[in-house]
Amino acid sequence: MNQRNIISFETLRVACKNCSVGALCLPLGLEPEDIGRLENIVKRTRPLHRGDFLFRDGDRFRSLYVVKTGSVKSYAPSAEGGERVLGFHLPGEIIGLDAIDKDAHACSATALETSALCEIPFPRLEELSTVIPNLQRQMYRLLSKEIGNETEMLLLLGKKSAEERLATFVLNMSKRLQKRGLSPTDFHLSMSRHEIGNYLGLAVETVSRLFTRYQDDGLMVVDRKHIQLIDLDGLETLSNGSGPTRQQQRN
Amino acid sequence: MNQRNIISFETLRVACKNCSVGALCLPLGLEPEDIGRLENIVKRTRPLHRGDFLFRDGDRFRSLYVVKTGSVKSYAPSAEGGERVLGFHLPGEIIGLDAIDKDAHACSATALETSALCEIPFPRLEELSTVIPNLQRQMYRLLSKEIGNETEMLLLLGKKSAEERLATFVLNMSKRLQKRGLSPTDFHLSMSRHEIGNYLGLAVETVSRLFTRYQDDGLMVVDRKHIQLIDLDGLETLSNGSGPTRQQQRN
DNA sequence: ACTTTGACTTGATCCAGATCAAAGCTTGCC
DNA sequence: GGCAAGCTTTGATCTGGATCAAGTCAAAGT
Repeated sequence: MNQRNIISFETLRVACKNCSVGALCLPLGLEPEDIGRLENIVKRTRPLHRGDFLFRDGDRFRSLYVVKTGSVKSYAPSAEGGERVLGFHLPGEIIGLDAIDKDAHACSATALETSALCEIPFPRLEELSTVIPNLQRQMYRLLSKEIGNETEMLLLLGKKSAEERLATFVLNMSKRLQKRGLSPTDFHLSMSRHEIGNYLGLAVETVSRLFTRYQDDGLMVVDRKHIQLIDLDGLETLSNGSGPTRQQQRN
Repeated sequence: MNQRNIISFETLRVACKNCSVGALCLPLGLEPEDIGRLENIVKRTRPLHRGDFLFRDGDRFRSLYVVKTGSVKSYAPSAEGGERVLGFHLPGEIIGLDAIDKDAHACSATALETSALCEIPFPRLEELSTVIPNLQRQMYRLLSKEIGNETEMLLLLGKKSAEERLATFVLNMSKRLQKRGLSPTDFHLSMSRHEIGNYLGLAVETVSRLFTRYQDDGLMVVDRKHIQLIDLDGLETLSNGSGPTRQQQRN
């Protein structure tokens, strides 16, 4: 009885510790005691539904957000109503790091499907990280990793062909899902072809044609948003531009 | 006499405080006393000459570097000997932030001209930033700003035309030089056309043709690596893609 | 069952910018 | 000075992927 009370108390209070994505998130590398301190400043947001905004371009920066379940897309609205997709965020990934410097969001973020998120008020996180060195270290790592990810994207947009881009994208999804304990070869894409194309700097039609081609070549089976990867090695080869079609850009 | 001694002592010990780029660099927002503590861990490297390496792809990550004078290019060497230019670094800019996460450099950095740099051993900086909250804050800002810069580049590579890219690049240089107290309209590019093209995802020939066109259109005067901007507004318009030639990408 | 709506696919055509080719310029070195 | 090696420019051609233009298909309402 006493035992049960303790358990239910723990279940209520301890969230990060039991969170399925904790190992990918902020708590990584923290002592249990420090995770407790972190939990005290983390808030749960009410679930977002498809299309709901997490924040908008120009909003004052207050908090970082972590996807708990579902997925989020961030994008820069352009003057003429167009948009430019900057990223897709899966469970465990942190959103808003780019806003720290300017104290305002430079992009918008909306849910791609029903999603749950954690909100971490940044001033409190900053404070906490001055007294928990491991948290500071983790923050540096996360910020640095984000830079690394963007550098990867620069590589992709700067010199990869359409074929390489989409293969890279699909593999990247596969790897990120795997880290979250999901199947790396059988998954659902929560974003539209249009959004994928926009993200990769390609036209929708090109994305569509490539999915068809990959399927014809036996690399994957595509059924609308459901993807089954058949030949991971083949995709890897494609994504590195060593395919037979590949011609080296002189640059 | 006593006075002179103090002065020369100060001159030796105090470096950041008198540094011409201090206001753009790590000391920004620190108390004089804390700047002193920062100076204690900063080392000066021997000057690098054109082509010298600051670090190479794969090197263990030990330090961040700040350009003091000159300029540095960072790039990702690709398997087949090609390279992909990731950035050009001017005085006051910090190099190596992307390596914190993996504890290894994922790109190489070489001097574009004779350059002086400051080396900041990261473990010591990390330590120091746990006891100087303002330093921690400045680190978060710098990392975040770097993310913002890369996002800008994603925008550029993902949806801008060649014309817009080069105009954006030239204006970006202009603004960065201005922040350093140099002329925003009359400057020297330390990198080759090839490197500019590679950085912007364009062929050398395209870069060359565009410079010629800009000059013909009276936007700037180009003499080899020496650039004089004539019509900043015109360039700004071009860089935003509102030019008459511009057609909206549907994405 | 029938329309509407929006996302996706497929085919035909077009074009910005890459690639190929060939000079001009600079710079450095013997 | 003169020659070689790189840069840079300029012209001609080619092509990957964008655009334009019809469909096709699935889910949701009527």
